[in-house]
Amino acid sequence: MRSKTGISDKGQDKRHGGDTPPERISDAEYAVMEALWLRSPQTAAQVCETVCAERGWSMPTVKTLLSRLVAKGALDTQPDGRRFLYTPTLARSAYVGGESKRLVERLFGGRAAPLFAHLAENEALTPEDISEIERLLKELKQ
Amino acid sequence: MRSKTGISDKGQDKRHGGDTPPERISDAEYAVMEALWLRSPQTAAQVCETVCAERGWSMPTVKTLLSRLVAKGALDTQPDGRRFLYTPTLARSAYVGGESKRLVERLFGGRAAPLFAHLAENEALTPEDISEIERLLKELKQ
DNA sequence: ACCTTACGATTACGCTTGTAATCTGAACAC
DNA sequence: GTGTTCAGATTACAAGCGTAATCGTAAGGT
Repeated sequence: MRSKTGISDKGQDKRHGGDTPPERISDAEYAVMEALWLRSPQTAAQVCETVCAERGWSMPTVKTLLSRLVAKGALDTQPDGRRFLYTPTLARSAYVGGESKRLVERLFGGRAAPLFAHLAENEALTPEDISEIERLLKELKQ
Repeated sequence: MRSKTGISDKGQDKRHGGDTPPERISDAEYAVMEALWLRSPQTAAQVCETVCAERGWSMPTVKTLLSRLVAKGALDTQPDGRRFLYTPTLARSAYVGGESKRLVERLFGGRAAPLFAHLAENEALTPEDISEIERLLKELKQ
């Protein structure tokens, strides 16, 4: 019947138009997104080439994840012959931004400074990080 | 029989002695930890006073979460009459550090600078954050 | 016209999470 | 002593996740 994921199925759009909580993306799903953020569109097989090796997954697993991501509205599909090409709908920067914000809010009361302090205390900052951040700060200030 | 959580039960210790992945703490569980990080030890009822209101939970829910946290080794109990006093085993800073590191690794290739850049781009930095971070940087450099 | 193959769809299944109701046994009030 | 009460323990159950096998079917080969 080939629907649900690809063509047709223009039923209730499940668009998360702003208030619906943006449908969290799980760890496994994130791996798939990464592959597609690096290059897109890709077929399921291509995605598998990238992730199956590094995570020890099999094709069906990738397929499932792709479907779930489509269902969540994080991926879009376009038919290409008899298969699908998958493209991210959710931009990497949006995702990353959301996750960062979540963390900062949950753990640091929404303030970035304590996060920074924490990273500093834990030697999690390389000298490059430090000078890079300095540079950014300078940029911000003028 | 009163075990599993409290006294006795010195069976296979389930200590995550370094290699076992530190047993993630879920969102709901985190709320309970927060209450105990603010003040400890506390009884289940006391914890509920704090969290039941703000999350709309009932006592049984809190009990479950407490048990799970004990099972995960994030909380410790000491008997007090016929009830238990709960105390965090996992320090807040350790948890926060772990989570921050996880995020930075997953999303920013382990480098803190891109995270910072991201926060900057998204106006997620208040002026106070900025000057605070400047101060910290100065401290780090000398 | 068939047969194989390579897709996506459907179904599966055990584990964790969120949320809670029920059970059991000890403590305290008489 | 006996009944009520209030702990923690046990059980429940639906949703989400990780991981996958299987099904139905359209494309392509021959």
